[in-house]
Amino acid sequence: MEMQYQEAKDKFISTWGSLGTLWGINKAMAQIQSLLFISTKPLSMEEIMDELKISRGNTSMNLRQLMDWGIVTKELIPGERKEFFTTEKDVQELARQIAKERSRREIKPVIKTLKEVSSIEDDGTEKTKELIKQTKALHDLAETADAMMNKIVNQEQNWITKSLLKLIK
Amino acid sequence: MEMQYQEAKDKFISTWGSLGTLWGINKAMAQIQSLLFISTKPLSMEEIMDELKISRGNTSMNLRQLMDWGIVTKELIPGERKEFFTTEKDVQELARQIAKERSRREIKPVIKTLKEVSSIEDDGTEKTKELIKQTKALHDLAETADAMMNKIVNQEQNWITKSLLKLIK
DNA sequence: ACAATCTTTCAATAATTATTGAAAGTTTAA
DNA sequence: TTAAACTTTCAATAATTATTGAAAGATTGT
Repeated sequence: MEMQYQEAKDKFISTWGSLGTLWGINKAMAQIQSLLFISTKPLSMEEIMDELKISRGNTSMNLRQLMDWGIVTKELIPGERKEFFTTEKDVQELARQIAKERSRREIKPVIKTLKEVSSIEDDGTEKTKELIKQTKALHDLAETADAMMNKIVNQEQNWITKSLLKLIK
Repeated sequence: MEMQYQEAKDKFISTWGSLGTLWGINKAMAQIQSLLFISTKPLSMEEIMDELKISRGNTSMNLRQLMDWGIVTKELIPGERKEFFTTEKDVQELARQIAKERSRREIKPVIKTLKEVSSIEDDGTEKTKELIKQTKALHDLAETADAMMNKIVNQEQNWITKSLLKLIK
């Protein structure tokens, strides 16, 4: 038996929500984004609280974070006092934005630390040599992976497909 | 003033450890792996507990998980009763293994759910059409990204550099 | 300026996740 | 077979992280 709308919607929100960890955000944040992502119109805080059964404070804080991440925007609807919210609807632009933020928030700082650690003075001992060698290898890997991600992600429309084709060819 | 060995080591372990979330494992797990990664020889449970100041139970459980992930292996040292542990020392192989596991554990199941959700019957309403359209777009993105990652990661030696060159060219 | 409507903040609390440590389990050597 | 040396398990506890809700803060219309 095939799923109906409500069941499919709930399943999507809970799955996508629990995937939050994969892109480094919390459950409520991910669920709010999911809800907006499949909504046909901008939603008010009231509607979001109501749909997801979360408190006003929680909704407010998580909407703010989503705006900080640059994937949700406030929409002003003429004649309405409330604020309404929408999320980026284009998946590629969404992925671009998420990748950019993760690089900035997490990967770049780690690369910096790896650089520092791998630059300590070589005192000639085996353990120091090993620390330098291994952190240098990680640094190079992280830097290359980060550069690659940024490169892929800053391409024009359809970058994923294009990139994949290049790799396969 | 430049860092000395011990300070650099501690900094590496704590940075790499806190980055655990990025690749979906917990702090202790990441720290154990870090410690092994820069060690010049296999370490016993005793030594790991001691270095990281964590309990025997914690060490045992996290070592098991690292072995499940395929990035730490048991080493039997002749004449020794204890078990010793080592981690994959090659960063590229390490990245390969981690990417493979994350795909299997997290990405593949999500792709499956997105497929199901995007396959519900179109009842003609706007909201159903939107749900189908958006989850289908996410499904395609996730599937392509996963395929790309696997492709990149299954290349031979120096895959990252090679892949990057292809993309930049 | 006032009051109605709406949003944000944040201390208290709840929920989740990680860690401990002691008991039970296993392996090895004699 | 026994006991020593070691590892695993898991219920209890600690630490961390998320959530609530009510008070304070904004904004808008009259």
